[in-house]
Amino acid sequence: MSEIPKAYEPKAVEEKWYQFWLDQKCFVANPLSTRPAYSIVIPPPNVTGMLHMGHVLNNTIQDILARRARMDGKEVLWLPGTDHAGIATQVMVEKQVRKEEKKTRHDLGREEFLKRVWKWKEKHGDIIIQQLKKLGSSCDWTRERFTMDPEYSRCVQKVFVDLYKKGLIYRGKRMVNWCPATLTALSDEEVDMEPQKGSLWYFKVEVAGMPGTFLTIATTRPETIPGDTAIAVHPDDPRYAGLIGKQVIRPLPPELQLEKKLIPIIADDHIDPKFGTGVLKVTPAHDKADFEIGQRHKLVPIDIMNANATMNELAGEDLAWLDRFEARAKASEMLRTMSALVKEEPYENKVGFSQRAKVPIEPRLSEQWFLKYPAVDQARTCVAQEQDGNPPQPDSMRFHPQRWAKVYDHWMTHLQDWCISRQLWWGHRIPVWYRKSAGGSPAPANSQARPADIWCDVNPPADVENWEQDPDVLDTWFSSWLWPFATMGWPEQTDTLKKFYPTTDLVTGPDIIFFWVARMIMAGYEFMGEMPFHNVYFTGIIRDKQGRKMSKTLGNSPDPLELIAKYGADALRFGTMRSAPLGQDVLFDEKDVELGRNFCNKLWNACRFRQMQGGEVQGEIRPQLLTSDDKWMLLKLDQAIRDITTAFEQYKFNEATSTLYRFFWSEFCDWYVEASKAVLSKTAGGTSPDETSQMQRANSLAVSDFILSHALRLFHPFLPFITEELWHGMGYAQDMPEDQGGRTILFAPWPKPFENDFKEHYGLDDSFLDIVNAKYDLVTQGRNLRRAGNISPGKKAKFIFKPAGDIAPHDIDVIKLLLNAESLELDPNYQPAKGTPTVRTNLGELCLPLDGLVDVEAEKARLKKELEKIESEIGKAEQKLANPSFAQKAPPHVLEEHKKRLAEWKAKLEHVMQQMAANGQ
RNA sequence: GGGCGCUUGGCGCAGCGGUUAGCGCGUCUCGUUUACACCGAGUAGGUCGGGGGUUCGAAUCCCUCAGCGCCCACCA
Repeated sequence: MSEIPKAYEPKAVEEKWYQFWLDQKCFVANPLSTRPAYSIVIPPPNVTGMLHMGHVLNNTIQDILARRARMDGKEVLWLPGTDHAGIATQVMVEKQVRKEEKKTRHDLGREEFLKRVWKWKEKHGDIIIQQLKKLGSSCDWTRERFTMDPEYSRCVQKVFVDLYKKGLIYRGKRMVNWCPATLTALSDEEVDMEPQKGSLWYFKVEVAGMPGTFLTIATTRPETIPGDTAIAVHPDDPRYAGLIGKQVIRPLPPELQLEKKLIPIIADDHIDPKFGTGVLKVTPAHDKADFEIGQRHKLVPIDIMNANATMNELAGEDLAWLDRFEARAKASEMLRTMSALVKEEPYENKVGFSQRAKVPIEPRLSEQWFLKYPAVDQARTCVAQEQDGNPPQPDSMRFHPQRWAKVYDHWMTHLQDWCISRQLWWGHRIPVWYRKSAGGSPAPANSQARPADIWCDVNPPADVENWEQDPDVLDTWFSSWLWPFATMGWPEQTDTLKKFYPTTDLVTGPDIIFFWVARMIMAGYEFMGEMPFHNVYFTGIIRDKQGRKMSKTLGNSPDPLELIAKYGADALRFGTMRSAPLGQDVLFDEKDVELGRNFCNKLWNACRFRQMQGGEVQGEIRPQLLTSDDKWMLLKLDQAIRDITTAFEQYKFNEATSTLYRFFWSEFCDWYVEASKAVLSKTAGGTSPDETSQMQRANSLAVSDFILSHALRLFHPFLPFITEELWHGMGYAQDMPEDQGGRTILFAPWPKPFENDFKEHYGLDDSFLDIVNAKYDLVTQGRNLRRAGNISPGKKAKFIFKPAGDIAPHDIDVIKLLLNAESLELDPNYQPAKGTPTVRTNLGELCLPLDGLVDVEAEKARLKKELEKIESEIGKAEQKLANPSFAQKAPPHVLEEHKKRLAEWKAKLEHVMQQMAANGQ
């Protein structure tokens, strides 16, 4: 690194190294490698999506895991790809077609429309991939997959056929969640319940044959009255006991003949007598619960709505063709007009909304394909085993944080069959054909069809001209749930599968635990006979400063690419990780990214400082020349390595970043680098240095190089770009063995905690922590004295030091330097003048004589305050030690610490008392 | 109706049985000293949501209350 700029400039560095890594094929996984495997499959982003903060969090974590594993000697596969995202993509393209050509997809026709979608995909599909690269993601891009790739589609079909033949997939006319906007069925998971303000209408119906006898019914949906096929009460409800079996006259539609309006009064346990009047109108075609009641009582549903949620002619001439909400108002009006309306009260209930289209879904009776989930027991128990502190089983899956296991388990025990067909065009076509009827017209594609008239296979029937393929496509998740193995070449037994399946970690958001994670686990067991991953890390959800979800409409979602341009990718990664505790939502604040940038700059400049000291990389450290600060620093590095290793084991990345931050900034830069200047200054500027000083200088630089080369490696998973730049710039790459990446830091060995031999060789015993801590205590307090004496930090000051014991010359030099002292006179017998600020530490007393400037009153006040604090602490400590139970039950080391602390406070007390006496206080 | 999470200095968070409760931002005061003003030195600011309990010892464990937020659930 010849001339280092003063500030780190990320842009060029990021582009340069990312290209370098790609050129060197650093991210390419070799399935034939003998190294232990480490693998992750990416949660495939929507192919037409744009990178948002959620992706940043998610993929940064995956990248950290992958990079750390690589350095740890693993053969790493991080498998990337994208998802075709059925509804989302189709809606997007439909919108575009409507805007640009004023046409609907039906105007274009299926084939032509799909061409447009593919075109859209070609144009926009690469954007998110490029954005992931900007983040630094070390995916094996040679293996990029798309859920609509031909091979992948083949897997999806094979799985469908397989499950069909096992009898787990069936077709049936059922109640489904129907989206009237996108005109397709949805799974339960695609529906969000949201509170809606509306009304509860009470209306009365007359009992047939009993003029003047009325029943009052409460409903939120009067427009569905024409679809009512019964009135239900609870069997034990005494109010209506005598009426069960009789009929009532349904008020709507009014134009029907009387006998067509008669519907029975039935009894069913589902009815809650306490709700409303205890009488329920049963609309089997438009309510899930009513449908089931209908089934139990063999009621024939009356479907009074069209697919787009307008009413049809069965709703009667007044309501037909009205939108459901208009019809609701109209129906209540009609009831009022015919004096059937008893009352209307405001009411709030929860209504299911289509997650994509944001409109209320309509429960609708329709012919759909359903899946009975496979391998449920295995999928459930492999995670459940980990609950409640049970010891980890070798063949079990861990959720991080664990609480999600409970959520998972609850869902797994209440599984409903999965509606997998969608009335869309963009997606995997259902591999089912129906035999055309004799006339060649479309077959009656319903569940009553004879088996011989249904062909389910990966390949179309031989006489395909006599068959018609099912028009529907599969739910997007029906392809994503195969992701971990379908991306690895399944159903062939590929080398990749053998080496990398099951994958090691999955990193994803808890919002898709049911959509994706649970289903992948079941698919893994069903088709691979094994779990798809060993660990699942659930990230938090990124929110804005006020805790709101990121959303386009709120405009509170920052563009990660802008942040990268402004602060650098490393800064974005570091800032995000530092503020994202395991499993907790993250309130995003740009300040965090700024912090990341500042940190990168600090790292940059610390290296720059080392570089300015000149000389080659110093490999050899001579134990006999190590100063107390050197040893302290090495011990701190060891501790940092240990802490980070633990943090990684627990997936606590925010702890890892905080540890690194503190280690590098506070311990290395603020203390060690500053202290090392005491050594370096002796030999700076060509001042006829003696040989010893030169050796000490070299040794100090060797320690710096040692620390920096370790620090860069520890930082690399978090800050890939800047660490690679510095790794090469500092020359540390040269010391490493040549590898596939041309000495890139990617494959530099991950630092390990020091061995005991190492510690002994360099004399690293923990007593140096105490020595240096005491020294720094002295410096800190000394800096405080400046304040007491009103001497600014830049001004040189004369200190006098009364050492408590032996002290190394080096330590004196450091103290002097860090105090910015003009002189530091050692005088064991010094008697400070009245009012001279002094402090006491374990190393001795430090005085700041202020000739002529002594402010006795100020010093008296300072001492008084000090005394109060000390006395309070001593009081607390003594009370504690005086407690016999404490002495008896507390562990010895705790006891020792308390005693030690008390002794220290007492020594301080004595010192303060002396000072006060000297001041005549 | 069930389940889960959160509540610690002005703000955002760590800490989850044992040092004088930490960190970042912000505040205030100084400051161009051998890297860094994207910086340095220092300062103020907290009885850890309320109450009760367990313990020699609780921010940390238990109970309870309150507030906020999520998820699940066929009360029309």
